[in-house]
Amino acid sequence: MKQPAKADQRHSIAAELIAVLAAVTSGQPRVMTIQNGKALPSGPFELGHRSLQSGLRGWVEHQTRHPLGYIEQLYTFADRDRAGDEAQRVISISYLALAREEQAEPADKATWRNWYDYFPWEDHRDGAPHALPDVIIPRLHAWAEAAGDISVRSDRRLRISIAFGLDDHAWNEELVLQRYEVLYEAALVEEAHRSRAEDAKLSVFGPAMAADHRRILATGIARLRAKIKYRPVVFELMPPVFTLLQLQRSVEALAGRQVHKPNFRRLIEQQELVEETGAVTADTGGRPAKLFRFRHDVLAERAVAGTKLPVSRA
Amino acid sequence: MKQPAKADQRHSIAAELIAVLAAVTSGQPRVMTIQNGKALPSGPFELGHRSLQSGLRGWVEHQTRHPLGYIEQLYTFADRDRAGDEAQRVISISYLALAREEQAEPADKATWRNWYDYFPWEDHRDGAPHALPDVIIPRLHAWAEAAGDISVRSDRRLRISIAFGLDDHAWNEELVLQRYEVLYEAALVEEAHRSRAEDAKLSVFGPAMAADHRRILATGIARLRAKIKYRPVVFELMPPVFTLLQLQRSVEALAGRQVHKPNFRRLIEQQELVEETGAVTADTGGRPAKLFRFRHDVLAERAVAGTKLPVSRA
DNA sequence: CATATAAATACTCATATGGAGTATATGCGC
DNA sequence: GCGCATATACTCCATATGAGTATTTATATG
Repeated sequence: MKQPAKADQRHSIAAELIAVLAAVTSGQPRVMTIQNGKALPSGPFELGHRSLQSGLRGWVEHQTRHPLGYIEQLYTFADRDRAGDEAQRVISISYLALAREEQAEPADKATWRNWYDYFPWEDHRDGAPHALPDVIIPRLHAWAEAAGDISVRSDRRLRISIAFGLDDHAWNEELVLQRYEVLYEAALVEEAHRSRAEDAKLSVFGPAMAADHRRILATGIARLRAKIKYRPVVFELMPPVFTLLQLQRSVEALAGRQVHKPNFRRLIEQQELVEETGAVTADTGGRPAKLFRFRHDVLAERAVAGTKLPVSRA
Repeated sequence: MKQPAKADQRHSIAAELIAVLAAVTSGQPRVMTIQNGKALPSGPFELGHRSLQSGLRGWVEHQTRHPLGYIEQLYTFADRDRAGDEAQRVISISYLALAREEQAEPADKATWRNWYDYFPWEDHRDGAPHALPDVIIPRLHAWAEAAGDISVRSDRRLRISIAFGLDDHAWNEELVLQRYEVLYEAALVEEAHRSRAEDAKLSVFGPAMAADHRRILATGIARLRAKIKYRPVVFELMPPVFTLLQLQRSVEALAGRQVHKPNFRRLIEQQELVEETGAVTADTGGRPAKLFRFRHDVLAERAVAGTKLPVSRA
């Protein structure tokens, strides 16, 4: 290993760090953006950085003035068509970061956005959006049937069925990336610049982002939706104390679907992840709710050994 | 994003591709190594490569003369202490690759190794190895108690308990990396060169590998052990036709623990992942077993929608 | 002050799932 | 013919999970 490569093979590779920084405020999932919502925070990895993570921290905190909490790696890629300059290869290393949204003024154009602005078809908390059966699915089917080859047609049909939960397939909230990719291939999102102007302008497909940032965001959402089910990561997004309903609303915001309240509480309590503070809050209207905090000692253990949050699959 | 960085900040970054190439033969899990078992196949990412994956394919197939099947990314890192040369930063991108072991002669020093050679404490197929209670755990506890600070001590004790399934914790075969990291911190593996010669020479801690290759191998094993439970990836390691017991033995080889035969068969069959070929084999001794093959049509679907293999957790 | 309302909290119930044990069938070698 | 090793089939039970319903406790409002 580590063949000593010639310097001229190596020296013009650059590395870029990109963050999907997520938070939840007042029951809505947010993502930190710059450039007026058109891009995710990012910056080059430089020689001065201690590690990839610290480099990411530096860039994001500089661009957004918002501290990062939990960080995990998403994916690294270096597809040739990403680089405008052919002599220069760019390796992009993307991360998922979680934070408690703060009131502090973000820097220049950095703003929190509801992530369903970019993926309107992903929010099923009040049932499937009408745009799915009315617009999205019909256009996808039109794309599938437009294929000349029969096997391509049936392949497209199957992918649509799985990704969007048609026929005998259930809606799977984790398939965020697969859905985006189908829409991209069908040239229904603006980033696929083969898309027809009429399609891409439709608000049901959401606004485009720079380069492949929306794809990276989809990857981050998918990862987070998968992870909340078996790792106690919601905690990173919650304030120090909270009610069980607030916790449930956060999970629902991330998962994009409702959960059964009694079952949710049962699971939370039997896992002993939280403890009562003794205080209650009346801010919610209705019967005042007990306030809870996370049991950080258990967190250390569950962070590695696993936990369960109910996001129903039927 | 994409701040135009000065060229002098970017140009001396190199990227290295590393593979954990796994296979299963005659009921044993293998990993492809080079340099006489001291290193994983790897090589620099170059301008000529179409993508990271194709660069990896090129290097590994050149070094080992073995084709790669399934590939997935593991992790990307760029810790400063990895680079010997301070002026040059190396980004390492590691992958997990799966293949059917072939009889073809591997190139020069490329050889398949049983991966439990490197992690003797990970093979629990015939119960926990004696070295665990006899040698490893006592030394870990000695390390824990050697800490001056009381909170460090209890922190170490807890980590040992979780990672190695002591006290009321169950053995969790997925914690391969956590176990290696504890052993590393306790300076019981040779890679932690603070280790005392007597410790590192003990065969119970396995042979060292170059740089952090053994850590990367641990990451790959952990990922594979986690993944076989919910994605149909064992298939990538099996020959075209096989008996259910052979399939079970493969899963057990990877997971490092035995599974309940009747339950295993029940799950395999009700998932409709395999179909009978009609043929039987008498090679196994005892009653001849039916031969099966995978249903590739279902694979496409389950690859994304999920599947279940029973690797007990108690 | 009664009443509607919103939320918290507490049960019940049917079914799915997963772990474990046991029994029977079939071919081979001696 | 008999033991042996494996394949194959079935039963049993504890727990997890999804879904439904009822009750309590506060605030807001007329």
